[in-house]
Amino acid sequence: MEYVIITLSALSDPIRLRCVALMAAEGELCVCELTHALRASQPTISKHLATLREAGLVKDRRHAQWVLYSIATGLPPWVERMLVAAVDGVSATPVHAEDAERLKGMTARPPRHRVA
Amino acid sequence: MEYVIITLSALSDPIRLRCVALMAAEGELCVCELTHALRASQPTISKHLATLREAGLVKDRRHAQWVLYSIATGLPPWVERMLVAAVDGVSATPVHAEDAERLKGMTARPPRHRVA
DNA sequence: GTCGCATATTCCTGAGATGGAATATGTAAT
DNA sequence: ATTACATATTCCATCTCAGGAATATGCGAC
Repeated sequence: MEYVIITLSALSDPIRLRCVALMAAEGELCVCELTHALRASQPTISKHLATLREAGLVKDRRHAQWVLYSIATGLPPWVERMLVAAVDGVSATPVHAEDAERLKGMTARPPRHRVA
Repeated sequence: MEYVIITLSALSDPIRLRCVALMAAEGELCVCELTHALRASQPTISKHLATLREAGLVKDRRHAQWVLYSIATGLPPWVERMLVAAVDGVSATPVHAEDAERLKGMTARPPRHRVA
């Protein structure tokens, strides 16, 4: 039961949900990209990503000075379905479109090795 | 966006989620049944049901002195999928089994007209 | 080593949510 | 009208969570 609540709570925040939606759309993203796309402060993004990581919804890997976050794999089926449903809900909103737009327009995005 | 957060937040509480899971399993339930099944106070259940109603996740109808709550119909597809996924997550937990057990063992459950 | 950039963490404060107790409202029966 | 039961609401104390500022840590370039 607690695990279900933790999962739901992790998704019940605008910043976290917008991050998840962007990752679902774009794959791996680093903190500075999310900071830029959402127009939020770096500590705010970092803390919210930590919450998502502790909930098991995202994973991270270091690449040079960056930390790339992406949606976790191997989630329980019901978590997977819940996450996709939430992303579907967000993807239709103007806020998400603006986030994606700002991300696209971002210069100096970190290099990426397509490792996995 | 706000609507998505409201939906998620409404489901991110143990009491509310347990109520939703019971309704999903049993259909219409009145406040006193939920109070009994969850072993929570009447005002607590009532307030949480109000939250679910305001989020549009449940509907209510009066029947004599009781108010019967059930899961709303005609929800947006992604809300429907999210709700089902959350219920799936909860249904597997011991807490839900105990709630259902207490509900089954409850005497003097209100009469029900199968109206809709 | 030092500098610069990216990220994480701590501390603090303020806003919002939750539960309990008491109270109000609504319905049915007599 | 009064009683009894079911439900809703208000008030209040508590507690958690989110953001800002400052600081710490990690990594690469030099």
